[in-house]
Amino acid sequence: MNIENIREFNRYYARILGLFNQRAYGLKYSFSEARIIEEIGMKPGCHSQYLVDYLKLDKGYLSRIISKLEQDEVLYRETNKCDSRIKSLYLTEKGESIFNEINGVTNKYLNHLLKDISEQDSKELIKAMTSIKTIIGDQYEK
Amino acid sequence: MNIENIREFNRYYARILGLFNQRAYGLKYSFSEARIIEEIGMKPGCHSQYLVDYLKLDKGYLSRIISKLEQDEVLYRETNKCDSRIKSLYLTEKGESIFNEINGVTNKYLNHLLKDISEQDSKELIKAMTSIKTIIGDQYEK
DNA sequence: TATAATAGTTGATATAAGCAACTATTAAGG
DNA sequence: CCTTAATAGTTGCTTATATCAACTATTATA
Repeated sequence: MNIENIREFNRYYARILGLFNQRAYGLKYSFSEARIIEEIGMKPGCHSQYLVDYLKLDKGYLSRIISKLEQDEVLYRETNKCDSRIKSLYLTEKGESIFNEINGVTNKYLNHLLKDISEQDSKELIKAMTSIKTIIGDQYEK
Repeated sequence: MNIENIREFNRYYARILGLFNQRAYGLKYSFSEARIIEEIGMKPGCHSQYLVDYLKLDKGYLSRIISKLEQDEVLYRETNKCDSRIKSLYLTEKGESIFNEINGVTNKYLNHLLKDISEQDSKELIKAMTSIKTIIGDQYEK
């Protein structure tokens, strides 16, 4: 197993994602904010605790971001009926449109990045990505 | 071309790299500092401008980090003989050992991450990574 | 030689993040 | 039940990280 190859890939892909995020989130919201919006957009009704675990954010920090996004009317909270400690998170209409905007910018950049890639290669690319996901899987959770 | 697959991979791999960095750099130095140390370790004699371009850091911010690392005796600077504006960057012995330490921690985590992967799969993994690098290439520079 | 461009530094400031103490609520053990 | 422990989230305080713009020194260009 050649670890060095993997590390090189990590450095390489870290740069791609870095550039990616730089452009994708050249919007009104920071990287963490955008990740939160995306995550709630994809998992409506999720809880803060989930975001803390999944995005590895400090719960205090997250709490503040969520308050800010609530004030901005990007999202709203609904207190759980069975357990009033828990609040479910949802995007507002405005939040949805920001979510779409983020998706739009991201897709646009991806299209730009991949515009010269042949049909053949793009199939190969997705195959490779799927392969990595399958092999590494979810072990990294631990 | 299914952009959504790629975006999913990006989210997936962003998490892996995030966790990765979190652990890898649970050392004395921050993520940016570690990236700088790594980069100088791999490209001894490189210039600040290169790091600014390559790592997309603010030149003022970078300047401060470099000063700090110089004070810590992690690196040293050599003024270019032909153009005294330019300073070449090198790791000191201490810097080298930190570089090795970063590599060590990173490798250790990678080994942990991949410990249950078969010989077959690890070959597949590296093939997939190589494939991605080849297909996407260096276009993202632009 | 005057002017523009480049490399890097510095000061001031904003943003992001982390820690620990706190409230409110729910779960669990005797 | 009732006390104690655990959980979800909030808040105050502090530090780390990053950005911007003005600045010096040096080199390239017209």
